[in-house]
Amino acid sequence: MSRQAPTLEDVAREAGVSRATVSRVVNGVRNVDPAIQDLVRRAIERTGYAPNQAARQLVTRRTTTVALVVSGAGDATDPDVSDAEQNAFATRVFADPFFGRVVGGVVGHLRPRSMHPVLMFAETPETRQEVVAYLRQGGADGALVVSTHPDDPLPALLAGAGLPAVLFARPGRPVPLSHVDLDHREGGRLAAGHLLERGCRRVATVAGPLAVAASQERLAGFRDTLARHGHPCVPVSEGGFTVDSGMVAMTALLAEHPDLDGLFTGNDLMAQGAVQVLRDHGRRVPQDVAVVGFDDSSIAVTCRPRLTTVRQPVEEMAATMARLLDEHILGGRTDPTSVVFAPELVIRDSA
Amino acid sequence: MSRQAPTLEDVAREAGVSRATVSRVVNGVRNVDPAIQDLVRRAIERTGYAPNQAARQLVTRRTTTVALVVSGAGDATDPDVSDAEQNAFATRVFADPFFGRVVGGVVGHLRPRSMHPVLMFAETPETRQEVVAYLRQGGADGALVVSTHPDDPLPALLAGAGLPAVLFARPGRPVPLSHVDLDHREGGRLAAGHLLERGCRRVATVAGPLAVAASQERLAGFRDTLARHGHPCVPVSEGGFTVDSGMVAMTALLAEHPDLDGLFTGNDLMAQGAVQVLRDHGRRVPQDVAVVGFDDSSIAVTCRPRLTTVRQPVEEMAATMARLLDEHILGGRTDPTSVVFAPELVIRDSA
DNA sequence: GGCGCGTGGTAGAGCGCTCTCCGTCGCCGC
DNA sequence: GCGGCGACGGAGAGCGCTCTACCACGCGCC
Repeated sequence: MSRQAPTLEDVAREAGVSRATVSRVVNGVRNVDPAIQDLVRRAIERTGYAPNQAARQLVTRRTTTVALVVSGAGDATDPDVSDAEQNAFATRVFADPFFGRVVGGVVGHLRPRSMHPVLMFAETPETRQEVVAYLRQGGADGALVVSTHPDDPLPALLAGAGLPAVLFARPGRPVPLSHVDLDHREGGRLAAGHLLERGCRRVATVAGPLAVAASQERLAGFRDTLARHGHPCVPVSEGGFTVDSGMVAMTALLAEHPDLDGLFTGNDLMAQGAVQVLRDHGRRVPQDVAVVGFDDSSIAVTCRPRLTTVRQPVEEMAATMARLLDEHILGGRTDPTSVVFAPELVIRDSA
Repeated sequence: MSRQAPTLEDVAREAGVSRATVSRVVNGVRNVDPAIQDLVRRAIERTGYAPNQAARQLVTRRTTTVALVVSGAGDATDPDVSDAEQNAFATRVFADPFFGRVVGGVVGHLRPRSMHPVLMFAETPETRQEVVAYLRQGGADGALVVSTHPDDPLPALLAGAGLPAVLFARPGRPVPLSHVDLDHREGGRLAAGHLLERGCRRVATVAGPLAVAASQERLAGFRDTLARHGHPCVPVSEGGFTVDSGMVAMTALLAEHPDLDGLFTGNDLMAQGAVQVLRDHGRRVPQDVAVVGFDDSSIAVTCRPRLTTVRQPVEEMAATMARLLDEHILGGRTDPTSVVFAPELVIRDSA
């Protein structure tokens, strides 16, 4: 910007009215004579005026942004690791298409309201403090938090500071914040039901990290239905939601139960890993082993065979999360709510 | 926030000094008596003071954010499509691990400077205007732009408005903005060299969208080296940087050249698709057909066989992009610069 | 014809911070 | 012992906006 940006004052002078009148026109409110209205509008056009956000924020005490924070539970204070680590954390997080969907859903809600997400990553005590500080300083009106770990201390920090925040998934320890979630247990049931219906009799599962509530729920639902149909014991191997971990877990599972004919995995990434291992061991999917994933992420349709999976409506959930935050910020809603979504079985080629 | 947030004034009163002194301490500058310094610091502690960003921005004319915008070239003004479309755009964009790496690199530079990226998507004229407006209003100090299309009009818009911006990749039409880029041609050469060295004699390529300069360069480099070694003609099939498009392109290629023994793809995603098609047609990789991808994205190591690929140091490039923007904002650098990175061949199992 | 009232506009007080002066004080040199 | 200088702290003027008064009309009414 070469010359000084035009201010409300300049426009007012140009239009021959007062600052307040211009402000009214800009904010599209109340009784302003139509003739004056477009007199002003023309002046705005001519001067190329753009309202200064900082000034507006200062008086309205509202920004046009919310923080979208992905947080882990790290407590390493090692300053050496931190930078490269943090950097890698962001990269790693977005390696799962899941987060892209969250962003998509959030933006879907925010954009029509002319709001924008500020991306933040918090996996060390310092970065967590940064998030809190940022909000307290009025950098954003509230936070949308996606935790990658059940022991994430951030939600409690936020709640303690009285900052508006909404979580994706129920927090590990109860915290007075709204959140959206999926009925994971039902998802597990759906997977089990489908495998059983297909005629699988020796099923196993590569579960997500069991410390994560969602993983446990999925597993519980899976076991639940299986038990109900005469399969009290289910081999379980724990993975870490990544392709690699899925491979490791599958390898272990296969070593102990070479005859399995049905598999449920905690997410699609691990399903992909499992399928690879299965193939490497000469098993055909779905003929020899049927595989059901979880999430219905983009890779479910791009990998081969295309994954039968339990769909999680992530975009919709994320949009709802943004909506809840909005309601909190606008003051309409004061006490924590939770919205739980229903999973859906998507049948493709792997089972 | 229940009660009114404490202001500089409150802290000053608490500490028994003037507002200015507190400000100095907060901003950690100049000659303030150490005794007074921690008198103030204690008062800050006691009151729980957090500086108001809006007020600070108003006077310094600097925010603590930059816009990170992913932009397409859409010109559809159809209001119906727009919302869901835009939403999907975001999701789609992040389905490629590439963008996650960009985010990681950007955050890596920004965070140590206590700055944050505001995520924006622009693929319609309106959303592009929103980006420009946002910056003109002082919502962010500058923009980091990643275009998905060579005809993206955003860079020109930004440059025209005199807004600080740095691009990832050279723009389709010349625009007076700094950018970072890769020596794509050299990347293509690297791939060709490796395939040749392996003994491949009938090589083909699944190129990225040829409208994209990077794709053309990669192809040119690839052809270049091949021609130099007695292979003047190379079968080319054009893809769209997605797994699916890679499959389609590979299928076409295979139909016309069933005897090919070497393949270079425009990115790793397409390589993955190609490998699947190759396998479906009974070709072993790398024994029957050697495949070289591009990017070295996270999927290169998670798929099977692990991909031999041309590495693009995306994180580093993104960090540099952020650094250049910083320099422009701070005023140190006024004329457009470009920083070009060198690709690197990463040999794994697919070739 | 004066009163009240609704309409459409202006004036001006901040919002919380930074930063440029400017005043004060202690200390050194001649 | 006095002038001057450096180190430090305070006063106060904005930054550009919103929003609450408040005022000037013209109208219908009794």
